[in-house]
Amino acid sequence: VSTTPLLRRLEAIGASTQAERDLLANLPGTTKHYDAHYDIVSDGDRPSVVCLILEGMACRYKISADGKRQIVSFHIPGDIPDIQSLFIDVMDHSLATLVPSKVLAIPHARMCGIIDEHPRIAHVLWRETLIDAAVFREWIVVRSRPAYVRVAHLLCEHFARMDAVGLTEGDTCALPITQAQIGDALGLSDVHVNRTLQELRGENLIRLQDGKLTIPDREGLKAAGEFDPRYLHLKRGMGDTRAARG
Amino acid sequence: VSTTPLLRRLEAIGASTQAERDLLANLPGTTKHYDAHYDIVSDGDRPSVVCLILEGMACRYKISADGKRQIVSFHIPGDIPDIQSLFIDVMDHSLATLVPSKVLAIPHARMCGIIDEHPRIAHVLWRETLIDAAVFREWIVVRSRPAYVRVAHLLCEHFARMDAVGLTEGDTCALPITQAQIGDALGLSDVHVNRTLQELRGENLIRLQDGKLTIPDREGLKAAGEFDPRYLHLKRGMGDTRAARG
DNA sequence: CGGAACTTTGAGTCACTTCAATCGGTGTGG
DNA sequence: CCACACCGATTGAAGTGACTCAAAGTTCCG
Repeated sequence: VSTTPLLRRLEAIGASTQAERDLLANLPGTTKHYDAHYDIVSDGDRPSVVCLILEGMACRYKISADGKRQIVSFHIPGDIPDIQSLFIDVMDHSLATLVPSKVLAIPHARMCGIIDEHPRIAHVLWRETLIDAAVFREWIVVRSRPAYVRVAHLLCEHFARMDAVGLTEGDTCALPITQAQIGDALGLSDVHVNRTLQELRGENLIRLQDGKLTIPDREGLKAAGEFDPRYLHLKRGMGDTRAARG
Repeated sequence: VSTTPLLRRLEAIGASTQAERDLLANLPGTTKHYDAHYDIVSDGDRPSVVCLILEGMACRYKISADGKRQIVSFHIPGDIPDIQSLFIDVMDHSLATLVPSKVLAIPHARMCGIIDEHPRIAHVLWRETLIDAAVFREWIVVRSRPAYVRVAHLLCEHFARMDAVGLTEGDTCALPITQAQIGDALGLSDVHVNRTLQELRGENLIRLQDGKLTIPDREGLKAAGEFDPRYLHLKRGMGDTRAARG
């Protein structure tokens, strides 16, 4: 695994030059390994680097007034979850690993230099932050739907994003999170997430075990989750290129 | 009213040059007047301009699978709600006026030219899109709290944003929306919004009539809404400069 | 083999919903 | 100048999706 996922995003806006590809393939910075459940950046911090996720999985979260942890996004390889720290000095949320993860810490100064000198790279990164916002909007909408839809939608979204960076194998991808974490992300109790997953499993729409998500019936799950991937602004919709298992 | 609110945002990141101020004060484009409840941009459109709101109020919304209109953000003068169309071709949501409004439609080409030639203006605009995302995150969190908190929070946020662009008078600002629209934004039924507003009114935390919001007890409302304005990344917190009425 | 973390099951409760009127203000046409 | 229509705010009552509490079953690990 390398910075390949970022390259795919560059190409999402059109042809890239060799210089641009070289740059993204050899980003300056320090590779770091974090344990699971480690706060890479915390609410209130003033980071001096941004983190490109190379391997593993992370989430952004806030603690609400009643003390509950509210997950606002999940992040997979190729994401730069804290790019906002380039332009906004104080963090208004935290970024934590979900599993042991490898990240590339890129100093702000280096990143700013790249942005200044390569307008098209800046364009790609800006676009990524806008898609980030589009995902938040979708979550706002989906979170007003019933639990069954929310859970199905989350699984569709995760698979689609993993697929977009080449991290799926057939109808399976990694999803190393607990039911309680799904609840934290969807505003549901762990008990209710459990019941909902059982329902989806009973309908043969998903399997979720050992940190692996399998979607035997992709169209069925999309219908269950009222999932329309347009908001992700990928080149192709989820699974459009591959047939689901019969 | 002019492009003044945008100028304030430029200054949020530091000293500005005369050229920058002149540019923002004389943005190229066409001034347009829209009726209330008019779709400026619709889901699926491919806009060729971006809209700077000069007067009035707008909202972004999506229609969820059950046919309900879900408002994902409100916009006030100084906002450019559809700046994402510069970098993402197809709209994944709609933008509509709430009241008769005046907007400046700036062609994409002109806007791109400005961004290319004025890195610091680009910086401000990028920063605004990141704050936009921060507001979405906050909504995700707040929408998992009880109705009472949600409503109070929304009112605090609106007042704080209006205050930041100089559109408040004492403890009052414009908020020309119906209770049903508040419900669409908060994921509550209009009936429940009504009861919640009565509760807040009964506690003398707010008054809301004739499209005007008055907050007699700002600290009380902030407490009720569990409102911490850090996520808005303004220069000053809501009402920090003015004492609440005793 | 004891313990920690996660999943699963059952039962009672509640915040918010839906349905159904009613009330008040405002604009319009006769 | 009034009757009607329309829209938004308000009130009442009944229903329910998801929560909390509580406990037991599983899996993994030292």
